Amino acid sequence: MPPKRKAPSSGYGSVKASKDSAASTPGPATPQSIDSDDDFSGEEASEHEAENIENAVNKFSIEKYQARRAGISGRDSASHHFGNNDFSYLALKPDHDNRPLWIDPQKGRIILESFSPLAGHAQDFLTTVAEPLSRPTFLHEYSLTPHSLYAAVSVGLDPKDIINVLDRLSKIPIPDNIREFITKCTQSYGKVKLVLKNTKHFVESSDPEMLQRLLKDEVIGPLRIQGTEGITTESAPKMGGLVIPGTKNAAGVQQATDQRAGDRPQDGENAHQEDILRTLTEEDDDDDDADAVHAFEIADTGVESVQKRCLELGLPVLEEYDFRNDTANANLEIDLKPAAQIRSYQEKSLSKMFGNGRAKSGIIVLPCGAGKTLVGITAACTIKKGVIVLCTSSMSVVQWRQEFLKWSNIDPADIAVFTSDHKEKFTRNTGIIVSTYSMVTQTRSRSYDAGKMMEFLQNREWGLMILDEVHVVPANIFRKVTSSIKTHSKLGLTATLLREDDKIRDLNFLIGPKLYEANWMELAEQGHIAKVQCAEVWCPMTTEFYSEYLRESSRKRALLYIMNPRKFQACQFLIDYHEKRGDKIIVFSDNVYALHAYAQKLNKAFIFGGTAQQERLRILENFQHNENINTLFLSKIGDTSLDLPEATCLIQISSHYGSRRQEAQRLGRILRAKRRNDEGFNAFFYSLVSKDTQEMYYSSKRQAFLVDQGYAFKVITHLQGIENLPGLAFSTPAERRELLQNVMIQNEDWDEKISDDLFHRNDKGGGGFGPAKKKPAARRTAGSLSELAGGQDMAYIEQNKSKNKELKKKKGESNPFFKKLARDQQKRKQALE
DNA sequence: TATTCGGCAA
DNA sequence: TTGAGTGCCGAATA
Repeated sequence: MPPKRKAPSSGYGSVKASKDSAASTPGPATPQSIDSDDDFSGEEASEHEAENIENAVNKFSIEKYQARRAGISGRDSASHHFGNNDFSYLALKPDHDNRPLWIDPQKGRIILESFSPLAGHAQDFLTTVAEPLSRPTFLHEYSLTPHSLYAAVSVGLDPKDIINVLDRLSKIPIPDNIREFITKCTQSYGKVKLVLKNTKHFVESSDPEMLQRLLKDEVIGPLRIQGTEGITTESAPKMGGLVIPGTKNAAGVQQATDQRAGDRPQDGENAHQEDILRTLTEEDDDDDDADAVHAFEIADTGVESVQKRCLELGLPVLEEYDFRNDTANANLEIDLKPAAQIRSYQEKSLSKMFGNGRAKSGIIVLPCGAGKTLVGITAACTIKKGVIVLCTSSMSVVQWRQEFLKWSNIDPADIAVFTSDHKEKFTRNTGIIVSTYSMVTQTRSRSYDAGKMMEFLQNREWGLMILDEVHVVPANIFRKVTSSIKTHSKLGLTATLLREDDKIRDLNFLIGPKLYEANWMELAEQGHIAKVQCAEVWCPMTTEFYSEYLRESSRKRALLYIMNPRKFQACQFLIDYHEKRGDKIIVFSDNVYALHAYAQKLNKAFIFGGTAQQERLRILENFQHNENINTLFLSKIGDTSLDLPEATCLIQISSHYGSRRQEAQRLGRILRAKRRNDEGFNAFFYSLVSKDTQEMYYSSKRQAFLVDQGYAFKVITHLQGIENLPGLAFSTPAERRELLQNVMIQNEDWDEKISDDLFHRNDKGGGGFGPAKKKPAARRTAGSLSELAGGQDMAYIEQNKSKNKELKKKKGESNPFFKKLARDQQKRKQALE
């Protein structure tokens, strides 16, 4: 029996820490308080004044929803739809067959029958007002949360619209408590907006009383600019005329909604469906109803305080940028190239951002390979003001610049790069800067140029800030970024709005609400991303390995299940199989030792952290173009910003515990693949798991996200024909024993305290560290590590002789890997003293 | 002058 | 919970 497949509901405890939430939350499986006493409405807001910000934030916690999700994935994929969710007691509307939704009154969950003719439209609607929990093939599950409703309001929906549409789509009458929940949650959201006009910050609302109340507030009141007594009033902006470039007829939102109407099912419509559709397509029309908006000005320095305070008051502010009326900032000459046609889902996400003719700050979630960059670029082309792009690595900085040049007609002189080795500015009065998070948040000493550059960045005003890979950056970094650089709007981009810790919820108020999240399966169906066959391969442990496994402590256990000979064989077999089919294969291993051992034994190229920059490029290029190099082994380095060539098969031999994000990110590496095969799949994703070990548990956890996205994991317990593979490694007991021995030695040595003389030897640089110290170590280093330096070039001897010579020359000298090892060991040694 | 290395921080 | 990997700075190298 594998370990029980149940994910822990971690992270829930911290929510409980908020007394408010704890009081109103009956149990861990309950979503954010349908029956809660929390009240965000204006009248009661003052009672919340005593709460600190943490408490306020907790109210909008996404955590509980995650805990709940974890609970769901603990069971098999179907039973929960029926077990606790048996709705047969609910009164059905007479025409329920035509309606695609179920509503669970207890939990605020919505279940969508994805086979209904109205499913497409219902899905559009649900992704706007609710959080998708899981979207397997037939039944999609969504959850109404304060956050999702907040996001819905921010794209211009009105509570009564939400209830109306929901009612029309639902098989059962909307339960009263749900109705109430929606009303309560939406009442106060979106009432207050933070708007920049001509470089001045305004707190804006269509409700003058609301503003009066804020002005009386002890924190916000004093932040108002002196001499601007009173509230200014003007007519609300009209949507008309805004054009998002790149859309089919350069259509704006108005037309986007028209198009949606055009999407109607061609046949099988009845009057009833027509009715529902009308409501759906009209939903956006109401948002600019208000004739007038009122505003008062606040100091630039007060922005963050106001945001914080409003959040405490239960009135999260929406940030909007009225860029069309911004005359203070120079216009940037940028347009999409005529060839750049954006796809429907990209257009959809952008229409959420520019829904009311202004630029709303928020996050757009698209899988890798679905064109996140183009969304960012199109947003920049719409706003046409100064843009600052922040990425996680200097590699992607370069890529962003290239993409800008590829898709838009921007003058290369107007787009500059700011990294440690490149500090340019644009020469004209506005432009685009691409940089890294670490570059702009650096607190330690700066180089002179970098300091100058930062001054430049901080002393001007930006129209748009694009935050790439928003999920990997900790909240405090964002805080630094947003407080030091003035920008009118922020667009966060990510593939997976998901972390194992609780940091993700911070993004919702530091950047903005989630504006759009794509459905992976849908994109795959439409051919925008690859269709992937996912499989989990169960490899039994050999008896020798398993008995060691049972004896060892956790760290050594990991190495044992990774180095399991049966797993190795499975890996070998799969590589062989897919190479014969003409696939390009990437093998991921988090463990560097295993990475090296596998690659070495199979004689394949590999890249890890210690691989020199040039070496990496050379290997990648060979992998891409050399048809003799079809398999590449990668360490964790491949997860982030290594610009990987297209691959069609991915094998995972070891991974970082239960990280769902890593799993999703790795899958994303093959989503670009377009080649089709007979079975209808473009790509393959294998996870190799040693049976009856911890790995089983982690693996199921890791898959949770992908399963929710609708991926089906096939379990393979036996690979057909593996016994007959010529040259199968570790097929004799003797070989396996030797492997086990090596692993055990390896393990001991890794943990061992290092004697001083190691470093003296190492300093001489004679072929890596300590070739001749303790006996077990000597055996290991002589056998494997010395070959490590040479292992990389083996594959390329034919390919490029001069390069190879270069390598050979280096071989005897210090290798980054050894240096790193020595450094680490020295650290450990010092720690012990 | 441009590139590479070591150290550091998160 | 640890580790592998990151980017930046300043100094050294050729």
